[in-house]
This record gives sequence, C-alpha cells and structure tokens, in this order.
Amino acid sequence: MTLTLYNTLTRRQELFEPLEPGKVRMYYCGVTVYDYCHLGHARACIIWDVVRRYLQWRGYEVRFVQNFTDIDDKILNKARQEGSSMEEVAERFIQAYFEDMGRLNIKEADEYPRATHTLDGIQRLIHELEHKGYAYPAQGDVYYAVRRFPEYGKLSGRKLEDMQAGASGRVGVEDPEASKKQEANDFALWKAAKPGEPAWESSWGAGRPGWHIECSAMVRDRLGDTIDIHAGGADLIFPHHENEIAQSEAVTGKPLANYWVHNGMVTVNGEKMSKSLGNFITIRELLDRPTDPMAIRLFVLMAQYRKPIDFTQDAIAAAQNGWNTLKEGLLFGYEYGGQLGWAVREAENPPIQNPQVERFQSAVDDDFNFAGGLAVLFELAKELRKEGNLLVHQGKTETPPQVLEQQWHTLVTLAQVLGLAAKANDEAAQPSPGLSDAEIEALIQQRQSARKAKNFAESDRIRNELQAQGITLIDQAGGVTRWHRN
RNA sequence: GGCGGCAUAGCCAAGUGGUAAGGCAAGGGUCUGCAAAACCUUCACCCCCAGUUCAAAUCUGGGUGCCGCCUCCA
Repeated sequence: MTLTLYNTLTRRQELFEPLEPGKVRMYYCGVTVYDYCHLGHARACIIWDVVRRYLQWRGYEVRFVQNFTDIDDKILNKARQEGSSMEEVAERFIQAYFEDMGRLNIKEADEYPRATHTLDGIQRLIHELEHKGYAYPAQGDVYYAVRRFPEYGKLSGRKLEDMQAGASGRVGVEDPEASKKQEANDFALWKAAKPGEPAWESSWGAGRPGWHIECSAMVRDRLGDTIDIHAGGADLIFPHHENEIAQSEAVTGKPLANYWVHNGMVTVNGEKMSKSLGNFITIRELLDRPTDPMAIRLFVLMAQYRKPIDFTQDAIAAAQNGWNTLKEGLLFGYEYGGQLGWAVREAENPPIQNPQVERFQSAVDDDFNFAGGLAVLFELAKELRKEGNLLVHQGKTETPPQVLEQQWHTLVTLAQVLGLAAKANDEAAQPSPGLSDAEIEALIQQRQSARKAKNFAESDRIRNELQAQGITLIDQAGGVTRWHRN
C-alpha cells in the first residue's frame, strides 16, 4: 500500500516518496509566542502530531522540527504593555505552550529552534541573498526584491500583478515601510532597531530579523537545503510560506520542500477563529471547563484535516460522547483481561497485520483520512464495549478470549497512532472508601426482600442510596441482581 | 477585483464511475414492579441545471451558496 498526500504546491494528491528512503525530514511552522494558544493552534498541532505518529507507525524514521517565533512586534507590544521584556514574554508562553500541548498528548518535537537562537544562520542567509542580488538594504532595513525571483507566487498560485495591496482590508493604507521598499510586495528580511527595542548587531546596523527569514534559516540549519514535508496552517501559505520559498530557493537553487501540506482553520459560527476577531477560546480555557483532552483530539480528527471545522459546544459534546465509546473499548483489556485469562500488559505496538489494520491504513494512506480510519476504531470499540457489557450483565461471553485480546490490541495500537490514550487507572486510582462488597451484598439482600414484599418505596430507597455511592444495580431476568461500581 | 477551497441525513463525516462507511443525536422493541443498564432494531437517492456513460454523489460545462488568502495569523 502506498501513502499519498495533497501537495499545496502542485494542487494535486501525490505519491509520498521521501528524499532518503525510510527517512522523513519534516518541519512545522509553529507559533508566535505572545499569548496562550487557542483551539486553532491545537488543531494544527494535533494534526501534525498525528501525521508524524502515522509516518513513524508506517515505518519511517521521522525527524520533526518545530519552531518558536520569539522575535515579533506582537511580543514586543505585549512586553511593553506589561512592562516586561520580549524574552520574558516569550519564555512564559513557551512554557504555557508545553503545558497545554502536553495535556493534549502532543509528542514533543525533536527540536524546537527559536529565532533568537538562529541569528547567525539568519544573517548568513540575508548576506547570501544580498550577494546574489535578491535583497537590498534601505535605511538600516533589508528587503527581499520579489521581482527578482521569477517563481514568486508558485505556492499560493498567484501572480504579482494579481495581488492587490491591502485588499484584505486589514492593512492600513499607509505602510510605514512603503517608502523604503522598491515594490509593495517586497518584504523585510531585517528591520533596523527602533529606540528601546531589543536588537542584534549586524553589518546593516543594529536590528532584528523579519518574520519569514527565521524559518528559512532554521530549516537549512537543522534539516538541510531540501526537506520532505513542510507543514503549517493554511493561513500561512501566503505570504509566509511563499516568502520562505523565495528566500531559500534563491540561495540554494533547490526546492525547499517536496511536499507542502496545510491544515484548515477552526471557525466559530462559520468565521475563522482568530485573535483579531476575538472569537477564540484558549486551550487551557477549554480544558479547564473541563473538557477531556481526548475529546478535543477526537473533535479535530473526525474532520478532514484540510477542511474548516466549526467549533460549537454541541460538536465538543458529540466528540466527548464519541470518546467515551472509544475509551470503554480501550479500557476493556485492563478491566476484563485478567478475568479472561490474558497476560494483561501495557500494549506495546508490535506490528499487527489483520483486516482492521489494513482498513485503517488504506484509509489514512489516502491523504491522512483520519476520519475514515476512526471508523475502524469505533467498530472495534463498540464490539469490545458490547462484550464488556455482556461480561458485566451476564458474567460471560461467547466470544473466545483470544479473539477479544486480538481486537483489543488492535484498538490500542491504532489509538496510539492517533495519540488517543485512555489511562487504565483513571478511575481505579481514586480510592473508593465507601461500602465493602459484603455491605453492598447485604443491602442488595434487603432490597430483594423489600421487592418481594412489594415494598417498592423501600427497595427504591436502597437502590438510590447505593447509586449515590457510585454503585449501580442491574436487575436481571429471574430476580438476580448484579452490581458494579461506576 | 485576483487566487484557492468546499457543498452528502437533525448535526459531524467517509466515499472520487457500479448503486451511500463511521460517529453524535433521535425513534421503536426486548427485559423491568417502575427505572437504570444492557441487548436488538429503524433512520439519505448525495445544492441546482444540462451533458458524457450501459451505469455518476463520484467525470465535463454552467449556475447558486458558503469559506479562506491577497503581507497579523495555526
């Protein structure tokens, strides 16, 4: 089976072939650290986290690099507002990033380069661009001359002539840099320091890098001239990724990345979730509501990664219900494995080959169709949940234990690929000091007597009392009452 | 104005030529003193029009609607 993915550059779905067989070099444009991450960031991080996990599961050795933009006007503004420094602000939100993403079960990248740690590489690149005639200095700034790069626009599919400056309506008509630029679409590689701003020395004078150049420099430093996969939000296609291509390829003469992949936006009431619209919800707000982190992952993975997804309370609730189903399946082995005589162990993921795995893989191989893959997990989980219920309600099941064990291992393995994990001791960890088994049995006996005497008020009282302590009674045909702790 | 994308049940969503996965929600049934739980079960001709084809949700052309980007952006 072969993996194909949609390449923004060619606007086609293509067979995935890494530069070096078996190895994948992947870069994800991370966040600018001036505030807490919101659900939109979470979506991007979850998607690329799962893509990475999937590639690894498919047998690739993946080197995954993700940057932090820690030099930026918005960080400076934030620092100014609160009377601290850019470093202080950046550091704080990097920490917050790790907390939030840790809670969402995002695996850490192999490296997290930062703009402030990449100044050498950035300056080297600007120098090379200057020498090759792609960049020009202007009053302490340095700009990229977009006209000089004939392929400018190839990623976003636009021509310079077609671009209407300020058409988005978000840009003020008077661009303070306009007088220094040769052309409106030229962009800053280096910005002269204004008084009181953090600055680095350079041959153009004290200043700081523009936004796009850091990624070109980091990719080159950490992964080489050409990488396999370059990922990011769809809103970065233009200008950010377009500019990265212009910077890197002008210098190296080689493709920056063979596959450009972009995730769709999270919307609220059909509008993009963003800081400027103020319609965002931060990850920590959402988690503290509380929302199960796995429900958030599921919410994201149920949708095709390139399409927009609309955030609503109902959608999260539906994802939570869906997760409850998967969780019951995932906990099956821990709860019933012993009873079924398995050697219950933490599920490793040894290669498994069976129809479910094949169905999962052929779905996800098709441009990361996680929703299609999830259908397999749901089928397994529902089956296991049913078997678990049979064990609770009837004390037995007709299905051979080896079959159940196999299904469970498949489910756990596939769930791990998606970063979905149910903690075995989630509830078990909570000490249940309440009633002992014997006390419960005694109460049930009392209730049975009451029922026989048709004293239903009393029998219901006992049932409610037990329920209040987290003990659910199951009245079966034939007058037998089973019970279990919730 | 330019470029790109999307349109499948109440909601989310897969399916890219052969007669509609999966999830959530909802309804019905069995069981029960009632309930809960559980189990069984029901639920779409795919935005509109025209065309290609033995056959189209799937291809082509034309509409309509929605979204993203056009130098803040995941």
